[in-house]
Amino acid sequence: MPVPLPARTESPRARRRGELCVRLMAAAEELLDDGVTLADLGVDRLTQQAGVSRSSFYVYFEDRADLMRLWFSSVVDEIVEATRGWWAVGPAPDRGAVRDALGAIVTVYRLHARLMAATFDAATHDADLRRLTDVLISESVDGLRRHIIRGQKAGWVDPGLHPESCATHLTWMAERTFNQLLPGAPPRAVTQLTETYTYIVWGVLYRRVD
Amino acid sequence: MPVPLPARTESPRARRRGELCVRLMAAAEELLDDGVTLADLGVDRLTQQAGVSRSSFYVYFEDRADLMRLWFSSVVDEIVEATRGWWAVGPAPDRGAVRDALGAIVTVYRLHARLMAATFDAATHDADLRRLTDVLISESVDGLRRHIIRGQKAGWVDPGLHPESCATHLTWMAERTFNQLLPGAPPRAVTQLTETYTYIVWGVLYRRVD
DNA sequence: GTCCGCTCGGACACCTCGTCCGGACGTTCT
DNA sequence: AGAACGTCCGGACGAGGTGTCCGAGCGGAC
Repeated sequence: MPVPLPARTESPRARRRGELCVRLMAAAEELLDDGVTLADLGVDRLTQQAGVSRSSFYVYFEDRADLMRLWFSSVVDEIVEATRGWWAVGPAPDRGAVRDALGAIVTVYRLHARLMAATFDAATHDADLRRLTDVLISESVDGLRRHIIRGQKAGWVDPGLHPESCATHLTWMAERTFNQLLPGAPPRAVTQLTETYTYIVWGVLYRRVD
Repeated sequence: MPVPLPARTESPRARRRGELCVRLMAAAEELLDDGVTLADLGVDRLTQQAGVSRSSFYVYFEDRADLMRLWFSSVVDEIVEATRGWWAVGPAPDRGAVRDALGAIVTVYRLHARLMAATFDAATHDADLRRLTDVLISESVDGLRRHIIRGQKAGWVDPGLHPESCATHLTWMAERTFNQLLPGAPPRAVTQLTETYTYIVWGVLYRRVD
């Protein structure tokens, strides 16, 4: 008697979809590194680069945006997880701790910088993809907002700043600078970005007024 | 004997091109206000909204990006001009003066918010348009960078911050928050944006360390 | 050996883009 | 008045990419 629910860990269909997602996005990254524009990155060229037929692509994905949605979903948790270190910056915030926390976010983001930038670009034209990027942004804003409010109640963040608005500004700044500056950036530039990011966040949120 | 250079103020051809640009971009703004996506804003629908035939469109413009380039070029000077007030914030910077200067930038930007956001989106796919947006960004970064250096030499800006990197971060923050938050924002939200923008810039650049 | 699932290439209709052309209209010059 | 000119329009066209569909081939499982 065979297993009633044969290997319910994952549908072979879904597994194959996942495998192809990895392969195709890796191919996309190669092409983007070679200077191919996202607009010129059609399904044809993409599948060709990955060594998969175009018809097979449409077996597993609705369209190019569907592929990017799947990839993005798997990465967004990674990013969100990396931001948790920031919220842990507790009472009596230390500048070194803040830099380490922000540096960890930058490091994680950098791993996917080129594809993240491409995803945010593609989100302009695909409503579903746009919803996913919005989730990442709003979760970041929300986490930072609560962090700010906690700090204000505890007295180590200026009570005069507007938590929601300030969190929004800092989040958009991070998103934009990451996507604009990180793809293909040399280590030196990454360090500089982290430093300035820290400088601004520190100056806006934690610096003692005295 | 007729005029050798008949009314050399402006070619009638170029004038007509300018008129159509205004009409078409106004039509584009209407459609975007009605919730039409930039991706769905084809030449067909655009010209139909403006009451111009599609064939006439191609007489005066290479493609949709060409239209947007012409419009953007005419508006970028306006924006750059508005930022000059910021650089004028002189020795012994006053918080009220900073808010007024940044508020002026927000006010000007707001006039074109929806179309500016659309232009930055379209710049993703059109290299020439991208170059134009990059000019706006890099001019802003450059102006701010020089402003920072001037302040550092005069002693009213922290010499410890990196002028280029910091200017880049603040500029991208402004671009992103403007394009994301200003389109269709009620006056209350605009005020809040200006306040937070001022709060951050003040805290990062001018606040006395004491 | 036969069935089943997967992959592939190719063909197809569809859409948008950018080009091109002939006809219609109004103005200007003779 | 009539001719010449510029402008606009609708329509037709090919090119290129998208998403769908089908039949052929191939390997593993029964």
